Amino acid sequence: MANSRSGDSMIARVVRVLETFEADRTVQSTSEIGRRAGLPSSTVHRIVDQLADEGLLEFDEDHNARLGMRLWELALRGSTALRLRQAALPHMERAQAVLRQHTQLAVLERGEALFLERLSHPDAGANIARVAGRLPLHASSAGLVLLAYAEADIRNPVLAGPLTAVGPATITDPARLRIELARIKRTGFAAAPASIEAVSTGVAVPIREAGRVIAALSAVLPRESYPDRAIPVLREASQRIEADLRAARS
Amino acid sequence: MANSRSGDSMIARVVRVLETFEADRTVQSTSEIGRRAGLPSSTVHRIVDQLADEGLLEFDEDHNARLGMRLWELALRGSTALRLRQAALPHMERAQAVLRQHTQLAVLERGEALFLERLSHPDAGANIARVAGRLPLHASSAGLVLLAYAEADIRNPVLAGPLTAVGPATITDPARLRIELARIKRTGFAAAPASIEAVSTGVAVPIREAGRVIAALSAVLPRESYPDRAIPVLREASQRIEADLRAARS
DNA sequence: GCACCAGTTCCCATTCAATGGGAATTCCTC
DNA sequence: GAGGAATTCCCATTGAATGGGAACTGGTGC
Repeated sequence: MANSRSGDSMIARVVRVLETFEADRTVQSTSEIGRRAGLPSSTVHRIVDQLADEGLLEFDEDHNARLGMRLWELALRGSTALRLRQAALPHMERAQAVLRQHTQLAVLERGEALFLERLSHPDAGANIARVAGRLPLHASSAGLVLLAYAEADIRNPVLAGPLTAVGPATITDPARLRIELARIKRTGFAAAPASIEAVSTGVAVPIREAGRVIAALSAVLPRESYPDRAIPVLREASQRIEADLRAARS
Repeated sequence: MANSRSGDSMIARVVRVLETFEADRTVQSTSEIGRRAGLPSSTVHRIVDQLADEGLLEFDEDHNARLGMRLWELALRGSTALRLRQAALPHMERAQAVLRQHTQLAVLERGEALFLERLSHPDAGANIARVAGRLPLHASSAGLVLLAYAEADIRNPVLAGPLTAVGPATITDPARLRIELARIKRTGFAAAPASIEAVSTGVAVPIREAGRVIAALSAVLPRESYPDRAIPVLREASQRIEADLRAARS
């Protein structure tokens, strides 16, 4: 049988293979990949070998597979993610030097907040956000900013719920969330105490390019600290990021 | 004709499509991709549409293609590159705070130095190294370190040359390069004045994991500065990175 | 407004890259 | 040595993929 019984395209299968790798699963045997990707053993061995030939996967000395540096290189070098985080990094570092907690950069991706960068002070508290990780839009300050400025066709499905609680103060009532999103648009920032962790407050501001919100810059602070102090720091950083993005496009 | 006349696999074609995106070419029409990838127009339109369906590419409002955030996410989240640069970043920042120039992290990839991270002080001089960019091994301090500790099957083809000059003091004589590599292994660092730019000196040290050199940490300094001052800073950073990598694996 | 050009979309006859079951081999653990 | 899991290999089968070509769309220049 020359082609898949399921009608899959090859590209869809490749994506399913790559999706089996996660932050907590960076190494696995080819057979494990096949089980997770739902592919027959001989098929997955062939696909994984081809991906390794092209450098998209690599084998370690135990013949387990990991994501290849070539994949990293191809995915990064011409990407919007790299452009955004390189424009942002110096300003995030400056903000971080003042705030000395967590400073993060996130974009809206498939109905969630995808974190492009996270800087963390060694003494800062716990933070579940991860680089290349996701969080629900309604349950993080960055996500709330992204949601507030999103097109209706993205915002409405989120508001239609369900809105799952992640922390003790996650907003789970759609009506309250609408009010909060309107407030974010009016004030230009999100402050989300205990949205994820009881002992933390997230604060976020938008980053705009060509009139649209393309990312959110956020800080995660101890609950008892004053977010009012972080907001101007984040705003200034955001404005400088926007200026650098404009300069880079000229 | 069901499959390619050239005998290409689908995966090889996808890689050729992704390879058309570079740091200086982040947006292009599908027809341009096809020309660069050497694919017929109807074929490349189909492949690009499938890649976009999976989020590996995205279209902007002018219907030009760019690398997709989903590709970035899949390539990053379980990758060695992310693990390395996250272990390295705090220590690079500390080194950078002292040196206030460029601080870089590179790995050996396909016979070249691939840069995973670069931190640059606003006042620092020019530097052609780029994140997700490559430099020849013999023509950068990080590359020289990676080459010095590489397996013979990687080192020998480089020494077999040709060794192209990149800057005024790039080593292009294989015999001299062998001597320099031996010196690097003996002293544990590379110092490469004017290897790339006449006004700069590169200094690099190895980063080891499980007894092998997996990356190089480097700094690019003004030519007239004393590299002797940078070496202990880079060494300390490297040792802390190694400690963090060990801790992360326990 | 028309001509021209480039990019995109669509169609479809053709076909070989891809399939996956199954056997054999290898490696590891007990 | 047995058992189990992973890997490698084989190969008859076949439909996802091919790509030429036509039609359509949009932009530019005259």
